[in-house]
Amino acid sequence: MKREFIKSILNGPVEEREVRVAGWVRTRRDSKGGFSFIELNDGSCFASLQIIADATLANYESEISRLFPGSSIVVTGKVVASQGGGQSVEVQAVSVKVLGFCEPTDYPLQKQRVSFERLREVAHLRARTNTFGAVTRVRHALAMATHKFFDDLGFYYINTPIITASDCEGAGEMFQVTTLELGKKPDYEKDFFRQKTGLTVSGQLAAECFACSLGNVYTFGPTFRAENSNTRRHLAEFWMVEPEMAFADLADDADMAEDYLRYLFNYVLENCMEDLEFFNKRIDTTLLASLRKLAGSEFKRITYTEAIAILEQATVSFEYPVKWGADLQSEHERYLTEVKFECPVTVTDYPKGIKSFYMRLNEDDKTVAAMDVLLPHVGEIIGGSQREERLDVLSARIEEAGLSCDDYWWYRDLRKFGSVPHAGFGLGFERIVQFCTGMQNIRDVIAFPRTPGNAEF
RNA sequence: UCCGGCGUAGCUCAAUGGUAGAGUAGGUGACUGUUAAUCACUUGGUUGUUGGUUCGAGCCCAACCGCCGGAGCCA
Repeated sequence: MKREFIKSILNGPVEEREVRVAGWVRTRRDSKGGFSFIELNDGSCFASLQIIADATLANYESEISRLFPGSSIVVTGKVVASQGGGQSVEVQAVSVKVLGFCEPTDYPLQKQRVSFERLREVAHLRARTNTFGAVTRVRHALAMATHKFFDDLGFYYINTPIITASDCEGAGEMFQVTTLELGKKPDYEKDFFRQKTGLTVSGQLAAECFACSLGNVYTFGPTFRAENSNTRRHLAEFWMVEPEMAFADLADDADMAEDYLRYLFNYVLENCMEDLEFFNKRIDTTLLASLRKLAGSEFKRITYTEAIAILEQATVSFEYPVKWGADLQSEHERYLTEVKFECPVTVTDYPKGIKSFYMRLNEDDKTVAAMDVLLPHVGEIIGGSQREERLDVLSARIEEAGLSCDDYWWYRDLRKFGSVPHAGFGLGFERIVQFCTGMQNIRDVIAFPRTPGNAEF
């Protein structure tokens, strides 16, 4: 008999039929009435399936009575209507085959709550918990939604290099990739790639090459930052979604960013309700309400200059001074999204001095066509811009930034040969998973988090 | 990296400078279509590490290690 997912049994009709299921025991409750209740979870959905294991089963005393949380079993039996109140169907076992026992004295997971901090120390097992199962399913849904959204709009999914010699300036410190011996003065001529290389901090420059040929493209891959950031919003290895559109300006970019975010919120509401209800109950009681609100609402869009004016008029006092030319601080972003507008805010046209060289210089010669999408409680979820398509302006900006035009020869070639206006953005995937689950710490929305001092597992 | 907090039983947490406690998990027994099952009894400790103050340190001091929160950097 073919194994069936618990999800299909729980969602299927209540009718007597033979099934075969396999999974891991969540709990076992014995009844001296002559049977045991086994909660079985196979990851196919949030809920577990109740198995009724009768004491008349041949291995009841020898094996079933030794089934503790974490044990793996295969059950064949009959789907029947449940006599109990907690579930509509259950499986009356005909046989329970034990694949692997799990000793409770050694097993780090408990039936009771285990802290997320503790679970990070046993990250190889934490996927077996309710929370991480739910996070994993929502994360998967968001990834699928991303591909579906861009595919529907005619974007091509491209894969840009992980190892690269180009430092996407302003993005952060790079991890070095080398085969040279440690401790010696490096001679990069003798290194594997005959030049200094590192792990990518952004696929943007490569994506631009393809956008300037195929029109609309996006990357969705791992990104690495060797910053010593210790916050609940940063990882050294994270996943980034980076769309890039030809023949598009900043307004097109901001429109697409908002459409994409709304699409994601609607997608998880339509596909992950069981998991979202768990998060709403146990992690963040405002989650469902805010997802529903955002899924249908317009975002507020203001320029940086307008944002500064609003902040200057604010009655609250800020730790950092509000001054045109200085970057917005976390407290300023929070004021805009959580106090002033109480919704996502897209801020555009930042001063050129605080943004990267590749962002298109505006007519005022003081600002660039940049945008950040700010979410309440999460902060910056998206950073993007219209790219500078004028070769002379780009070259001047590279020099201004203290960089070498030679190093960016191929990037500048895009402007030399058939240059077109184009724009794009980067979205931190874990941050959107955080937002859609209500999880406080970004380390708990990725399988095996990499942070300063931590790369176990 | 900076600021602040925390580190005690397998886990979650208590404990005026004066005998180390509870819940939960585990064990034994009772009871039961249970569902965080319930009830009784019970096992379980180098109080993060090192040094210091004190008659006496889980508690006070110092350094270090680890974790958490905030800030910075960013997505």
